[in-house]
Amino acid sequence: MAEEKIDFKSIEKKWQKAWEQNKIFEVKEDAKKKKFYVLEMFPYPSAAGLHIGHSFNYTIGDVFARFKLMQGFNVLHPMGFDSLGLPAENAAIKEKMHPEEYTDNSIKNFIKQQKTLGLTYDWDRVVNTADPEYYKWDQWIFLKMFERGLVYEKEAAVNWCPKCDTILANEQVENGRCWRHKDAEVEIKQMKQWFIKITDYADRLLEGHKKLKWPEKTIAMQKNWIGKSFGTEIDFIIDGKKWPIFTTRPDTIFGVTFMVVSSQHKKLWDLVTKKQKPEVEKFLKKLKSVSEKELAEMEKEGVFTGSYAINPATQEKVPVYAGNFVVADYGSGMVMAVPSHDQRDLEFAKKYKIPIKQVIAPVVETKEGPDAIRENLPIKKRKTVVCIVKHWKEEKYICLTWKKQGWKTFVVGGVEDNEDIVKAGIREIKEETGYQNPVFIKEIDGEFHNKFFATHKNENRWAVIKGLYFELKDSKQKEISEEEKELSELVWVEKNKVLSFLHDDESDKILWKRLNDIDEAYTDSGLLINSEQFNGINNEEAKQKITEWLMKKNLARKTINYKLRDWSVARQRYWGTPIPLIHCSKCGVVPVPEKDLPVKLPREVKFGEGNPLLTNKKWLETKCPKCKGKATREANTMDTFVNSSWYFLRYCDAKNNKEIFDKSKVKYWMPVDLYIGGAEHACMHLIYCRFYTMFLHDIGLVDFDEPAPRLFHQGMINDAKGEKMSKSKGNVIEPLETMAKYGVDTTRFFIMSEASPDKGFNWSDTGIQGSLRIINKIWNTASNMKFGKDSQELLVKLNFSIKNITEQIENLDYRKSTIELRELFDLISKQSEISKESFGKALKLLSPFCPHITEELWEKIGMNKNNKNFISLAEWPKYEEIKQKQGKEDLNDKILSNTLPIIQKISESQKIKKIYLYVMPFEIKNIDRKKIEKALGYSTEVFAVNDPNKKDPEGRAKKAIPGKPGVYVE
RNA sequence: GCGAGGGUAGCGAAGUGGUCAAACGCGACAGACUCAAAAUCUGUUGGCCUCGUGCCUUCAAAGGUUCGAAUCCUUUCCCUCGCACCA
Repeated sequence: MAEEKIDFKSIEKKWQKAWEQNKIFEVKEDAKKKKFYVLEMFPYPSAAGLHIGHSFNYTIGDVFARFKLMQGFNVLHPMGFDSLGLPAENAAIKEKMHPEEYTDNSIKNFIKQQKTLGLTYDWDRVVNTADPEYYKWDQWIFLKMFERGLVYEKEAAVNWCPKCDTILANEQVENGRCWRHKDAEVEIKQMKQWFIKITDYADRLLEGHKKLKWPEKTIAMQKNWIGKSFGTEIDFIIDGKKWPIFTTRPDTIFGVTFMVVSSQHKKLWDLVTKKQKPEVEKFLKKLKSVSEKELAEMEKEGVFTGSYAINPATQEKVPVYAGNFVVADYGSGMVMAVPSHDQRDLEFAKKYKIPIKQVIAPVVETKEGPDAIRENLPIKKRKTVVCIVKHWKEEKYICLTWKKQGWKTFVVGGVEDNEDIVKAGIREIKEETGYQNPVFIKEIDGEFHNKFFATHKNENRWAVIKGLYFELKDSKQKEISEEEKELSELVWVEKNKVLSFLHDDESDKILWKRLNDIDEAYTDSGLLINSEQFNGINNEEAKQKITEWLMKKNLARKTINYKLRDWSVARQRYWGTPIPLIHCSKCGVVPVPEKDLPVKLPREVKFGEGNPLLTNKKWLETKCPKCKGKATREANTMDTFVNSSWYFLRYCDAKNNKEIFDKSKVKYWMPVDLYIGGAEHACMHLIYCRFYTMFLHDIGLVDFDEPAPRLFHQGMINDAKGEKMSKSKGNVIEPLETMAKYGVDTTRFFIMSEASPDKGFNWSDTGIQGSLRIINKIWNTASNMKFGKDSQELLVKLNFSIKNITEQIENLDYRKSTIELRELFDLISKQSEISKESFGKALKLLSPFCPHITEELWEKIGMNKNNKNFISLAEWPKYEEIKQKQGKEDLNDKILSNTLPIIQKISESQKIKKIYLYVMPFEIKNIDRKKIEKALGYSTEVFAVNDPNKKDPEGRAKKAIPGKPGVYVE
């Protein structure tokens, strides 16, 4: 066989040029054709050029776009550049260039590199956010929001990144650090700032999730970020003034023993008494010196303000503390603290020796087994003691194993009416253990309930448990009664094994933890105690009832709170969209009139002296659009996420210089049918762009409110050792180098075959050589193939491959497609001849993955002459529904050839000839009784092994087990 | 702590009740070609042997359901990713 080396480079160039010249990827709206919009998140262009993540991202989209193109869709597959933003500005400063030049150069370089990848982009629609023709519309949308009251300015604690030299949105702070500078700790600054009221859309952002075919994780992250919680706002009176307090646990109101106000609360000083002022000041000073990061890791701390709040439920006075763990702008910035049922409150209470009051008693209800509560029987309440008994010398405790029930508990028993619980405890210890000298040490805090069916007494029991702690004085022990012996067995358990011994007895476990000072607030459900008229009610029910009770007294309201904050959009930097507002000393804040848009960035500014825009006086000074008097421009620019919040709409009509876009064009192309990008944007871009779309829907510009119903996250590509690629580690794989060495198609095939695209993978040099192997094989097969007839085997395989690959690409299961392609071409390589048609189909299946070499081979086998019939535009093969035997031996043949085990054979001299076939249930449908009867001359009966629907004559099926079908001949 | 996803042969990774000792790739081994190597091709790659439509042991661990479990249930262990003082 002749072998030919593939000249990837010239093949790539040849076809990329042909595609471009014939404009086969440039699209227009066409009402007759179904559209498909494939979009990859656009890059921010850096001088470094493409990295492997880009090529992974783009290839995933490109395979899909090519697939849809071949399926006859009108495919929109655009590309653009998110070129405004801090990184570009910083990089430009570093290179001593103007950001504009830096960006232009980067974009040129990017496009050049992207073009070598053979992607199906419509280069006629490129969007560049740094182009005033683009950001003009950022400003336009901003003004629309401003008109509708969605933009406002307020003094607030904002996140300041010292490395970015600007403030950040909440979304851009990760763990107290800047999302771009993992080494920069974000500072909290009080500043007057511009916000967009994204919180108005919180509910719709949540609601919209139902329409999205997005990774569940991403939706979960967004839900978590928006953080909707239902609760009650309860008015506490402090100093005669009403303070509304948000809580999700109104059921615990009787357990409130103190209040904590955020140390950053605006009205903090209203609460601080003269006497406490120095203390509070000291505390705040201490907090000031720590960054947000440290704050997050700090212990809960606080200081008494001197004020007391009146609990509206009990009229009790409780102290108000200022604390570092309360968020100022969530709820009302103050919390009611219930130390017995909230972990943070408990820690705080312990630290400052504040009383702890239990208001919810855990209830353990047996729901399964013989001890489960019987619904139809009444329930009998009974006081019960649980006694923890310590060894007279060692660190060991008495536990019991209940013989019938399998329970593992401490000593437990009922308390008679009017009986003292300590006496009852001592009695039970003596009865159940025989030890004669238990010494009562103390009662354990808390009340617990157990509900179960007492089989020995035949009644439902409701045990109200008190815990007592005893120590044995000595080892004196009497024989216990036979009756007790049968019930339970005594076990001495070492201190550190008690918890695991008790495995599923919640109340005993809690008692044990309390005894050993393991601080754990009880946050689960239970019954109310110490709560006056609400005692005995289940706490979930009590949430409702207590809220209603307080509402009647006009002391509470049902409310909803969100974690989502308004979007802080202003940046004190140059390279962003200027905020189109003007400050006039007479008229206040005045929007720039629409006709004056865009407000262009001035070219002449000085960098490195705070906000560069403030250095261009000529630009700053302007006239007030209202009174024509002297005024100044707003010098803040917009967050770069503004630019990317609607770019996908601009692609639909990228060159429109009259309006933001032609509505009808957007109507045709949108929404994005498949959006591909990294998961790191889950709570940033992917929330903002949904919000923007909803807003544009509300002002009547678009008729949908979700921009991208289907989203896909590509995974990370790491180096061969599984480590993140980074320049400093020197383990970066340059996609362009790899493509130059192995060919674009080989690289595409490799990165699509290495793992499921959403999982990412570790780079492997031997892996890409493997891909080269199969590409070479395909090439050589094509070069040497004799065209003629197809074998049956090949037709079957090809048909299945069409079915599988079509489904797999649709599901972005590219890895499986590459496997299917390997199998298919492997089989083709073994054929002595094949029809041109079949080979062409196989090439088409390969084409989305390896567009260049398939185009070349397509031409080679004479399917494309003079670039009239590109494979890229050829029709995707169709699966033909045909009956398949799949080459496996028919079960019927097996029976006839007697290869099934014969279970039992009865003399054939008997008159009735009948065979019983025992087969696996799933095989029943494959049995052809007539065929068998005809061939053997027996009548037949078919049984599935252990088929519950058929009576087995003599239980013979059992003999057919294990697992094999059998034939029974009678 | 909470949320999501995982643990399968030397490695990567399919497989969610029966045709599973488990696709596919990488690696390894053997053979062919070659003076030799690379490339390529062919075969083997859980263990055992009487080499078979054979037996045994496997899909994190332990139990369970089932005629039958990598797949379903329970418990435990481990890993990865996200969120993390939201009252």
